[in-house]
Amino acid sequence: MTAESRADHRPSATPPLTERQEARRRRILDASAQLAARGGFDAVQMREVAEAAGVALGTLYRYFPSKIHLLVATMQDQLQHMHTTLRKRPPAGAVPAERVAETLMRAFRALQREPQLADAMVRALTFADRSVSPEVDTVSRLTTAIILDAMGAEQPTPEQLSAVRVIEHTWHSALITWLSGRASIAQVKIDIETVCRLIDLTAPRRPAGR
Amino acid sequence: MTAESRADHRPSATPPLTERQEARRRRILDASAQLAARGGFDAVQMREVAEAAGVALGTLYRYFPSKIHLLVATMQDQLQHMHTTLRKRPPAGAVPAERVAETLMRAFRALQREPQLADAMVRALTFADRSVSPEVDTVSRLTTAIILDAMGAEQPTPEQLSAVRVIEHTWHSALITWLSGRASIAQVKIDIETVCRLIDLTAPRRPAGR
DNA sequence: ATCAAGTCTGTAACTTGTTCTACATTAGCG
DNA sequence: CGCTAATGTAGAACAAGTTACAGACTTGAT
Repeated sequence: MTAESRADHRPSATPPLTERQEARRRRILDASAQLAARGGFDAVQMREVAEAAGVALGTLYRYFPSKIHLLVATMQDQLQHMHTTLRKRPPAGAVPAERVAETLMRAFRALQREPQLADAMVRALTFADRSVSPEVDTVSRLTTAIILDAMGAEQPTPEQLSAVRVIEHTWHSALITWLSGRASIAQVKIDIETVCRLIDLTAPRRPAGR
Repeated sequence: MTAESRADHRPSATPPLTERQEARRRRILDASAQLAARGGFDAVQMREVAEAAGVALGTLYRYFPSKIHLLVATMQDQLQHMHTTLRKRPPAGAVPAERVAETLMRAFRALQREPQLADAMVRALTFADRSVSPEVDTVSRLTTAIILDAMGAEQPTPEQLSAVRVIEHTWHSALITWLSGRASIAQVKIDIETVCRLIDLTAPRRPAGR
């Protein structure tokens, strides 16, 4: 299988870390996720993360130059998980639009299990300013890869890529409205299904319903 | 009928303000917009807003219980402007989808003139947590009203309302990617046009088929 | 094994959002 | 008019993100 064509997600120009450094990084990310899962964005306090990870505050800041960087990296980490999980059990729908909607709903259910963690990650993602662009972009590319996987589009047209971008927009924004209690789970579902109709609209050839 | 009528954008249970209070509120909102226009989200510092508005810090917090509340209120204010401006020169497109896209692009161009102000308002909007839900909801209703106006849909179907919600999602999220420098103006335009195609899909009378 | 350069640690300081307190002013009402 | 509660003012105090720094520890090359 060509299962690793788009699978290289790590930032490219990172000098290799020693084993202990890799371990520190992991402890930090785990501590971050754990604190986030408990109390959301506000509960991820840099001093607490440092202490929980057994690392000095200055070190934490050397690894992640801001709280936002840390949480975006945490999201990267979680997305990685999700992506491999999804690859193991691909969506079953007959039509691309269905498969994408199913995939996103599966991801959504995963987030519902840890709503506080979702809160921390999504808020960080949308609050990120230019200094975090590369990292946010990595998250975005991961999300795109997941959606394209679900579509089964090897060679997406520019039109399809636009549709995917719009789907991502909707996905993020719908999550936010859900997290802030302004939309129900049912409404998020409807929004996702609605936007996925765009995929039919942009299929390379005629939609050819079956 | 209660004070909560469809076009009433002000929070309902607000005791009437005296003239001096109305003036203070206005000075605060103006100061906020001015500081935001200069340096974006970070430049809106509560002490500075208070000083610029000629008001004590405690008073500022009595009027707006947090920086996020303040910036969301600022957005409400600006949207109000935009709405009345748009009503004066309605979009000219022949088809609802075109008119909505035109309207959003007009709003987008307005934001481009004050990108820093846009940054402050949009970041506040998406960062807002549950405590700001009512205010964010007001902004959302205003946006919905603007889009429905452009569609010319007096009696929108539930399907159309879903489409409008998805358009709003795309609008907010596309703005964020633009503000953080991850998408070009051209790309935002494409995304808006792409999502507006959903309106055709959900028009009450459909084209042939299915 | 040794040395230089780079990393970590612990801790204090600084910034800005937010809260608190003590006092002054204002608004509404008898 | 004169009182009382609400509102406003000035400024200190507190919280959490971020930065700074001196000293200890790895690490990698010689």
